[in-house]
Amino acid sequence: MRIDVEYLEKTSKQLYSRIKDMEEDLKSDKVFKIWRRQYGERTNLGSREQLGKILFDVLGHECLHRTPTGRPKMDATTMGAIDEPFVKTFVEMEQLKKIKNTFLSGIQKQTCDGFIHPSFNLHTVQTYRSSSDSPNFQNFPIRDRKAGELIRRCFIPRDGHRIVEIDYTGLEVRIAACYHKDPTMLEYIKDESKDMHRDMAAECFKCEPEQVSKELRYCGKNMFVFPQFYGDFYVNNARALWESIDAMNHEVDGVPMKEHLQQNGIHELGLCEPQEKPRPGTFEKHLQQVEKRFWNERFPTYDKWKKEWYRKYLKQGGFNTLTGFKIEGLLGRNDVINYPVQGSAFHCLLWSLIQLNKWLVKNKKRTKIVGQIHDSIVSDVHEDELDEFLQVAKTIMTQKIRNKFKWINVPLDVEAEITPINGSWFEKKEVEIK
DNA sequence: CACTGGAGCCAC
DNA sequence: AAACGTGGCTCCAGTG
Repeated sequence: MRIDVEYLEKTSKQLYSRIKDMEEDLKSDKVFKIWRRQYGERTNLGSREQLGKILFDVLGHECLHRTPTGRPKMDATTMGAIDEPFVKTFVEMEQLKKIKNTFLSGIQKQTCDGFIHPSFNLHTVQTYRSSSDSPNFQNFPIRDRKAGELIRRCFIPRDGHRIVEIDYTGLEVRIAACYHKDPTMLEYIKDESKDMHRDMAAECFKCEPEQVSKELRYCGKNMFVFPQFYGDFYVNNARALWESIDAMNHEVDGVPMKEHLQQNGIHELGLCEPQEKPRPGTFEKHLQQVEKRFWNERFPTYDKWKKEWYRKYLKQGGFNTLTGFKIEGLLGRNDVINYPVQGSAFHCLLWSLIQLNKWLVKNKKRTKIVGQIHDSIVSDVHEDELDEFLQVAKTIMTQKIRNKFKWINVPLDVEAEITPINGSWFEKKEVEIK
């Protein structure tokens, strides 16, 4: 993939001086003086462990969270709760360092004559998914808009081209359905007016589906539905959803969420200790019931499949994926449920990518596929070939694949995003494929 | 100096 | 009974 080398160098320098400035600010802070007195020559502004000692042992802040090995937890969320300007700047500086040292310099090191050539491994991942390295093409920031911009501006198409990204929508959920064939899930997938995440958000927050805002849906999806699919349980769901209420200022028809829940008999989060039985009137108790209904009433066939699939694994010591690969060895319960879905979902993407590439080569197109991110294909597309490329890709990914893999019993769908001609990856915008 | 585990953080 | 799946990369701290 082509790299904007000039932009990369310029941005790297800018970040360097921003980080230097922040370092100077920190060094003139009284907290640093104490740090310095404590550690002398060994003082290291990049050491969270040292900072933890200063905050908790010297300055008397209370350490509320620890890592599994018993050290003070010093991640961004935990530090965010510490009321100390020094810590705030420290966290911001660490974020900038991540962007510069991991992503920008990673790209820089691997750039050769203006292009990166990441490796895409097909033989290293337990689940038969892929991985990528040197640089890792599959984890460039996008959720944090600022970080996403700084980094994705590095990626540009060749002259007269656009970057085109085509994603499968909800691929893993659909492939899971090919395994368990739960009728309610099949309906959710087939009927576009239905929306599982909206419905579950409504249950979690005790409101009507029509009252579910974009933010509530997001939380229902990422703090209940997906964690449940991966094998999480209600205590963690309750904690995450409860935290989101204040963090995101949730409301139902203009009523603050906590007030809304009060009106519906929920007065507190609850202890959230797995040993203890959840008490009535707590959010935790409510989520326990939501979980129970989710598996027993809404998706009982899915639930049965999980139990049966795991039982079979225990008996046979392994299983085959729908794409014909064998998975064996010592696996946990969640692994047994998740591996076949992840692997087969990726194989759908991989098969499509291979067919699309064959078509490009056979027809001597100037367009090239430049990367892949588990359920999406990234290409460098010549302007004259754009429309045809989008249509061929969509046909392969949603139609032809179903002739190849007869076990796919659900419709597949794709979404496409394109950049302006000569525009960077950051500038991608969604387009219709007619 | 090489190596390793822990911790953290980015993506799907 | 158990309790979030898959990766890669960087930095720190400790070891030999």
